[in-house]
Parts: sequence; C-alpha cells; structure tokens
Amino acid sequence: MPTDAPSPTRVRASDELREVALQQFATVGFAASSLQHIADHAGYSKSSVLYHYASKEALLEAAIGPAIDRLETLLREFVDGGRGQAARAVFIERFVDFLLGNRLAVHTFVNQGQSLRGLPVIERANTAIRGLADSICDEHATIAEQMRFGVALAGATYTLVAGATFLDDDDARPIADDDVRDALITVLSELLLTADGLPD
Amino acid sequence: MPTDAPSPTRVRASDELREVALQQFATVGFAASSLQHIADHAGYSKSSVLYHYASKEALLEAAIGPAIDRLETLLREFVDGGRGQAARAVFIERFVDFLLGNRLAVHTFVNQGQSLRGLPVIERANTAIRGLADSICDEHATIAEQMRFGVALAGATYTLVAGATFLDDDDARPIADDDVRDALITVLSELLLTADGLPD
DNA sequence: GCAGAAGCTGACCGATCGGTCAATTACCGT
DNA sequence: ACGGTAATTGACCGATCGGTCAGCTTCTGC
Repeated sequence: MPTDAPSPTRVRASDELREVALQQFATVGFAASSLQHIADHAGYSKSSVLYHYASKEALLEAAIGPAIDRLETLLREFVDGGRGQAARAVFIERFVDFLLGNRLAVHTFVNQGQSLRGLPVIERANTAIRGLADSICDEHATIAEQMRFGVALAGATYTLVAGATFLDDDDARPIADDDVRDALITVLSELLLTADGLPD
Repeated sequence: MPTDAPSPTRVRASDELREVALQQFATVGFAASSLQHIADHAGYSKSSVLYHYASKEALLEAAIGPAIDRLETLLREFVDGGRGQAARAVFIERFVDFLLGNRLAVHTFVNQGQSLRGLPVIERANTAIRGLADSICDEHATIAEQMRFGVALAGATYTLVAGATFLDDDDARPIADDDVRDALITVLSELLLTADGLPD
C-alpha cells in the first residue's frame, strides 16, 4: 500500500502534539505550559516533543502561526478593498468566521501578546493586530469613533475568547455556533455600519 | 516624633514592592514574573519580598485584591439598583471609572483569569465577573442581546487594557484620560441604553 | 546604653524548567 | 534477511523557580 491514505485512527504524532500544546497554551498560558505536561497529556515523552519541534517556541509557532497567517490575509483583503459600508460588511463577516474558527489560537496570542513579547511569532501577531487597528481607524477620526472600533473588535474577540474562561467549566450551555455567529455579526454591524462619522 | 507623618520621600517598602509586582504581573504575566525579577526591579532582595509577603500568591492578592473589592461593590450596587435606563447609565459611568482607575489590576485578572485558576484571589475575580455577566443579562434575553452586553463590557475592558499592549511601546500618543472616559461612556451608552429589547 | 523588635540579606534547599545526547526500537524499501 | 531512516525514550545538564532559615543591621522605647 502506498504512503497516502493513512489509517484514520492513526493521527500524526506531530499534529497530536501541536493540538495538545495549543490547548495548553490557551488554557494555562505559554509560560505555565511545560513540555513535560504537554508530553504527558499527549501520551508521549518530553524528548519526543523536542524531536518533532526544535523548541518550545517552535511549538508555539506551529500552534498559532496558521491563524496569524489567516489574520494577515484578512487584513490585506480589507485594506485593498476600501472602507465603504459594503467592504466593511464583508470584513465583519469574515472576521467573525475567523474568530469562530480559531478560538484557541486567538485566545493565545490575544491574551498573551503582551507577556510573550520578543518571540517572533508573537511579534507577527501583534503587528497584524496593530495593523488592523490602524487600517480600520484612518487618520482623521474622533476619539469616540476610534473607541467604537476598538470596543467592537476587542469586544467580539474577547467575548468569544473569554467564553472559554467563564462559560466552559460550569454547566454546559452550548449555544450553537451559528447562532453566536449571527448575533455577533448583528452587533458588530450596528456598531460599525451605522456610525455617524462614516466616510460617506 | 510619633510614628505617623512619614517622610514623603520615604515610601513603605511593602507598597513599593506591591506596585512593582503589579506592574510585572500585568506586563509579563504572573507565571513569568519571578520573585527575583520583582526584587531586582524594586531594588530589594528576593528574601525581602518574602519577608513582606508570605508567598508569591500573597503578593498577587495584595496587588489585585483591592480592585476586585471595588468591582464587587460596583456589582452589588448595580444589582440593588435595578436595571432601568437610569441605573444603567450610572453603572456605565462607574464601570468606566473603575477601569480607568485600575488598569493594571484589571489587565492582570482579566487576561490571566483563565490561566491562574485555582488561586483564591483569582477565583474571587472570576466569580465577580461571572456575576456581572449574569446580573446584566437577565434570564430572558436574546442571544443578540447577550452579545451586545458581552461586546460592550468586554470591549471596553479590553480596549483600555490592551492599550498597554499595542500603544505603550511605540511613540507616545497620550490621549487624555478624560477624553477616553467620555468617548467610552458614549459608546457604551449607545450599546446598552438604546437597545431594542430593553425591559421598558 | 541596652534589649528587642523590625527590616533586610545571602546561603541554601528540593523541584522543575527547557534542552542535549546517546541508545534503543519500529518501520520500510530492496 | 538486511541496512538505513524515522521515531521514541531515559539519563543527564545547567539554570532558575518559590520558599526556608540563620544571621546581620537599623531603628525604637525605656
């Protein structure tokens, strides 16, 4: 049998380790996530982790890098597409989908973007976030206008991201992702599309 | 000379250490803030830190406890005062003032409330935040309604809190606190006072 | 002046950290 | 069956962690 069509029960060790690591980074933090804990939780030894990933930092890069790539793409598309209402509406939808599809990674680099400064992958994330803030709040904008964008994007991000903190442990109340998506798009649209000071 | 009226240049060592520790906890995270670093940064020895505070955890408690007290009071007042528009307006103002007056502490227990679970002082903070979310979003509320509150409070919190992450390092752009306060109150009022589904 | 408390420190402890390395095992094409 | 590569592991390293302790200095009440 050729090399492809891997057995469905047999997942690649590196993928398994990356996912366990992402879970750990998001829930207990990068600094508090020891390679030993990650290895134990995944059923491997610490040495195996360092065989698949050259360092703890490389593991972080593998875990959250793709999400940062997606965010950069999202930002580039938005910058190229202008800032009209239609472009904003498209961006809002894509941004919410991005958040819903990358909760753990976003949780990690949003909540720890400050404390992990200096790590290249984190700098990349912070640069993307800063670029988002800058591009969305063009040069001339009232403080209230800036604050509206800040509250909207940070609020959307943190509402999803902090759901893990304050809703996960207690009784399961699994609101369907689709409902969350719709509600979030509604609220963001209210904030960002009906603003008074829109550039016509 | 009696014990009071301490020399103005001579600040109490315990206060100095607590403030340096809070700064560290907020900027590099609790796990990554070693007692050694805190001591060095404050100009004392690690042993001195442990003389004034029984443990690293006690130091965290001293650093963020008062802010949590204030948040609990705020929450209690809001619960007792009803949920009408007037009460909400008062709460919004007090909440923004609370955020502005406790940025570092809020930054610490909001961003690390997940990773530091298990520490009593953090549990207290998480309980308060959960209580805030519950009390503000009463039993019957649409998902969009809940999301509006979530985005508003989380957005306001994170906008101030993350300002440290993304605005501190680059060129100083010190918007006056008063302006931020006004803008934030405006945006929160838009979100929380004009909502369609208000309980009349 | 002196006893004693308060403040402060260096030496030290066991545990754990991220990371290296040599050895072992599992797998695969030939 | 065999040789080579990939995967996995335990032993080990220096550094640092939070915390303890005995001892040193400084201040204060009498």
